[in-house]
Amino acid sequence: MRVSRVQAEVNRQSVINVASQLFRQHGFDGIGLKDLMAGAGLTQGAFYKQFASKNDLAVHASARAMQASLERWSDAASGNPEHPLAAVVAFYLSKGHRDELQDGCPIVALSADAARQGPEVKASFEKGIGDLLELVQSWMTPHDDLEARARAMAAMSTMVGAVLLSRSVNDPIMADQFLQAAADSIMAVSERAPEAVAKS
Amino acid sequence: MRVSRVQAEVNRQSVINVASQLFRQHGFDGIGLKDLMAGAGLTQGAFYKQFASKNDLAVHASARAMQASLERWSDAASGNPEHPLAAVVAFYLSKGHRDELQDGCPIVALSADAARQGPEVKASFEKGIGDLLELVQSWMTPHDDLEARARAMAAMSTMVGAVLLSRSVNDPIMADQFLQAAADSIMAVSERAPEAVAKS
DNA sequence: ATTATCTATAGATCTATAGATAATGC
DNA sequence: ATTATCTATAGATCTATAGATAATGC
Repeated sequence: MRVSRVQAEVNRQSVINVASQLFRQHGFDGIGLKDLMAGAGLTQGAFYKQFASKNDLAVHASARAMQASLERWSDAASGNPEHPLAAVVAFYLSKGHRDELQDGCPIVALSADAARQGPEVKASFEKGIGDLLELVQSWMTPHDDLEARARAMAAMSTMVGAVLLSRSVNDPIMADQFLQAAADSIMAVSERAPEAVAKS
Repeated sequence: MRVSRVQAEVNRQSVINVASQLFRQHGFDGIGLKDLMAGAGLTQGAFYKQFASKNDLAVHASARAMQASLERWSDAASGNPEHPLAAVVAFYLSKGHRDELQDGCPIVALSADAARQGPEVKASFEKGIGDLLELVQSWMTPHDDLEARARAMAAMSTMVGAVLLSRSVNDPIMADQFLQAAADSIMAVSERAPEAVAKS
């Protein structure tokens, strides 16, 4: 029954990965430890040798989801080095991303839940949000300007809000319009203020 | 033990009002029927004479919260008839609104949950979102233009996303910056395109 | 000898229902 | 006679713990 330390660590990472998806799909309160462990092929009894509490798993799963998000933004950006912001906006505000709850942006799926959790979970989100902001800010010139930071924050707010709203309505036309309107708005702002956007 | 039909209706409305607050505070899955009924001074047993299920209450509580939201936006707007958009943006992106979970915007607090619910709850949100959009759109000229609708959608996305992000981090400075950046961005866009904003 | 995982369970809580009660409404 | 609310409970599920087991690691 016992497994090697290496395998135990593999199991732990597997639980965190699965939880990062299942939490996004069902919310922190919408799925129990039994199902989270079953997703990693384990039983509930093994949980507390790996994690101090469900909240502890939420902290790690949130951090993992935010890391994955950062990678997706980086990957999307590298697909269009001429205009990384446009590439990320196109990916983030796509119907595919909106319809992909369990692998989609954890801010949209979980941060309303995170706002109700303790400071540990919020710290995972704050770190991830800060990393994403830094990335977006690097596409605005000058990179370390307060104005660039503010523009990155506003763009991120628009993106997050649009996907959230797009997921909250039944009407597919209205849902798509939120994505389109947000994308148009973000790109219009950056085009209208070319000095603040890196066009390399 | 039995109360009059009038009192029963009062009780029903009281449960809906309390639920609209407690759901926002704890999420749909974060509070049980016992506490929801206790909030209205009733016991759990009375619930199913009033509502078909917890989901049924979520539908009515969501609609009630969205109605209250529309009233707050209207009230804020009427405080500055010269520039209603500025008034609503100032209210919505204030620290007070961000820190007011149980009476704050239900889109921020609950729509991530709503996205996981059935079409009935989403219908409550869609109705409320549509009403808010119509209001914001009325402050953009021409009122029925597709462009005005798109601008209203983008502004709403920015507002919702900013409050959500502001609530998700521990750092109070970063939290406030999201509100400020979003407000500046929305107002800058409307000033930069004066023909699309009612200034009369 | 240690320990990662298992089965089993404690104790609390969840949604929903059943039956009793007492006031309403015909 | 009807019914809104009450107490009580069924049956499921939740988080967390206890003790058994079997493989690891010294």
